[in-house]
Amino acid sequence: MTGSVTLHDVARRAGVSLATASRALNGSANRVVGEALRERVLRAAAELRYSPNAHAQAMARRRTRIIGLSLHDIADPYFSAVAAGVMREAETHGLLVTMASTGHRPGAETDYVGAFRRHWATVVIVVGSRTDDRAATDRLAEELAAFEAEGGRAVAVSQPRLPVDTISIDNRAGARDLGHTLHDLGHRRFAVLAGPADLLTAAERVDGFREAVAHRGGRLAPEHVVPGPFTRDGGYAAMQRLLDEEPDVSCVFAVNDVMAVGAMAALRDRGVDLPAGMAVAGFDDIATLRDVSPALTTVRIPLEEIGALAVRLALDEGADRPRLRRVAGEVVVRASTPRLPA
Amino acid sequence: MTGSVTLHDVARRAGVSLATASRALNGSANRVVGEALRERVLRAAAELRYSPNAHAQAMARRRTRIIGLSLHDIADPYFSAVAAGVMREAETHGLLVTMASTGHRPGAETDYVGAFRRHWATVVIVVGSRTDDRAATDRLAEELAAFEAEGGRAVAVSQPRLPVDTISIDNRAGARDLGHTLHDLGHRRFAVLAGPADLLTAAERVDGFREAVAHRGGRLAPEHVVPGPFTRDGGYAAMQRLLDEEPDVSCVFAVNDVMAVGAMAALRDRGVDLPAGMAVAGFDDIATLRDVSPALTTVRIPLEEIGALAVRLALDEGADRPRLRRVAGEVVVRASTPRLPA
DNA sequence: CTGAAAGCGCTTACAG
DNA sequence: CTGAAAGCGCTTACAG
Repeated sequence: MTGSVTLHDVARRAGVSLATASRALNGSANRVVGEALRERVLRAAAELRYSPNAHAQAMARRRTRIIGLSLHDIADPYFSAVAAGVMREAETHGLLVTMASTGHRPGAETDYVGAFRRHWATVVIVVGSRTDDRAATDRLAEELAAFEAEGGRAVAVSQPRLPVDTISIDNRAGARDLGHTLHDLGHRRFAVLAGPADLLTAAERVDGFREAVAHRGGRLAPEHVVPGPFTRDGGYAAMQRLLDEEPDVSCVFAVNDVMAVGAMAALRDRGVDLPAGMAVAGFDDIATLRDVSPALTTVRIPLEEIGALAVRLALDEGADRPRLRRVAGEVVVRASTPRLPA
Repeated sequence: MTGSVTLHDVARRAGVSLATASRALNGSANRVVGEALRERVLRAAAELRYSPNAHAQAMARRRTRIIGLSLHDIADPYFSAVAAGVMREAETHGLLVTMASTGHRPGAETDYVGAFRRHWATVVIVVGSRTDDRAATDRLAEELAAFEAEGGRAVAVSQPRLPVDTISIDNRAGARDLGHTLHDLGHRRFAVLAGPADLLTAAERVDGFREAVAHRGGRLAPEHVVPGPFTRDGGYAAMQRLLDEEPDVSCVFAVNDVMAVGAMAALRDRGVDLPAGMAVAGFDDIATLRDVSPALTTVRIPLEEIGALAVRLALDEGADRPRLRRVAGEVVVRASTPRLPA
């Protein structure tokens, strides 16, 4: 960068010292600057289009107003909803959000937390399912601990496996409730599009659903639990593979909405009538997908609110950390899972 | 922040000077550090979990590796797609992205560019339609100019009204092409859900569509051009108001996909059969909405690619700036606009 | 190859 | 109320 106007320039133009210029510009806590000088400084700053150097301020103040946010993929509406909540809340506190997408690359979260740490972010928020890779989780935990040891505040939106404040979505209970609801609608023969095998979020949803089916005496054959990517195309492909087996099921649970929509597309492409030919349910209640038809039965997660809560939690000087906040999902029945005629 | 390990600590532990420690850690261009010392420094840094202070580096180097990204709403899939492209390309260049949402607040873009400027961002990208507020545009232009005068590089994704490199989506031509296509499908009586009156992007799409209809001798009555917010709910409400007038039209063009989906919901809620009862077309080709049914006819914009291009443009040391890159949309005909029986 | 020292642009005790 | 000066944690000519 070249040619930027410094506080020095402002002070000189106003005919005051650096200290006075600094105080006039951001009214330092205990100091008051005489009205006349203050005016002169402000005018000089305006005339020069002075903009303070945030790094110099960070150095002198030993802290910043930056939130570091790590997530898996901003184009995924799940993450963009959480990010929107984070950004909304950040703005009300005058904080700037630096965001990094892992693209599901292992180790990326740790790298990014390191980057946020180097930037003296005041808060770091890590959102996304943990995996079954213990070593990776340990490394991330270590980096977060180092960040907090330096005075930063970290919050995870994930399973509670990190040594920081955590917002944990109750995937298991949500999926269980959904399973019970589908049973109540008359369904007994289920299949599950299970998502990636190593993702804890996917595993929890499958487990919860399986529990409900078992508890009510329904049927969920192991070969009808089909793994695959956590994406629209993953849902599409998993549904295709499932259909190839001509399964005797009346209802498919895709472990997130994006996959459920892919599954619906696959069903249609195979000529299955929806919702009569197959009931489909998802998870998350993605806003952008609320108008698919038939409207998708799902488990609503308050994603934006979770993002905002993460910021509030980080900024709240509570004792007894790390704290755990559990967020429950709520089953929303829509047209995609009609009652099964008895 | 407290207790952070500094380069000083590393140097002391390794028994070398600050200069040597610095050189060992990031192999300064022209200097080479002896292998033995280098080893000692790296080991000391690892043992202490040293993480360089990015602000101190920024101060000393007089630049950062930060991209400032301003957009209207990250939860809107249009913007999250662009953001994903920006972040993907940023990562390949080792750049971090700081993002700010304007929430459509007037003046917010200017404020955020100011913030990015204070942070010595190396690149600033402003994405979103300009409005008809000349004064606001002028202030933003001024702030961007100041940013570039200090050595930063700015890129706008918007109408070419800013004195910086610009990626401009050809809304008018896209809407015109869409109008012609719909005419070719047999439609003659149109309505438009026009979006916000002050948004240039909305206005351009309306204008392009109107041109096509006029050119082909179709009908688009002024009272059938209904304004409203650029959102799903905006589309829903606008469609309701349109239906209240019992318009004699066979095809509705919503100026973006999100609105189009809202419009489809409104039509369904009023008992209109889709697509037979009303053809609906949108604009953008939002990925998350590709599975609505009937599948939406739209104008595809390569949003992610535009985000990536913005970064490349900023990093490219081209002459003759500001440069203008026009991006064309491509009409994609799907089931929501069936051919009208003659 | 290695080090002492200046400098990046601010803030903030410490004096006056 | 105002100012001179130290300090934040790095990098990088400049010497050696």
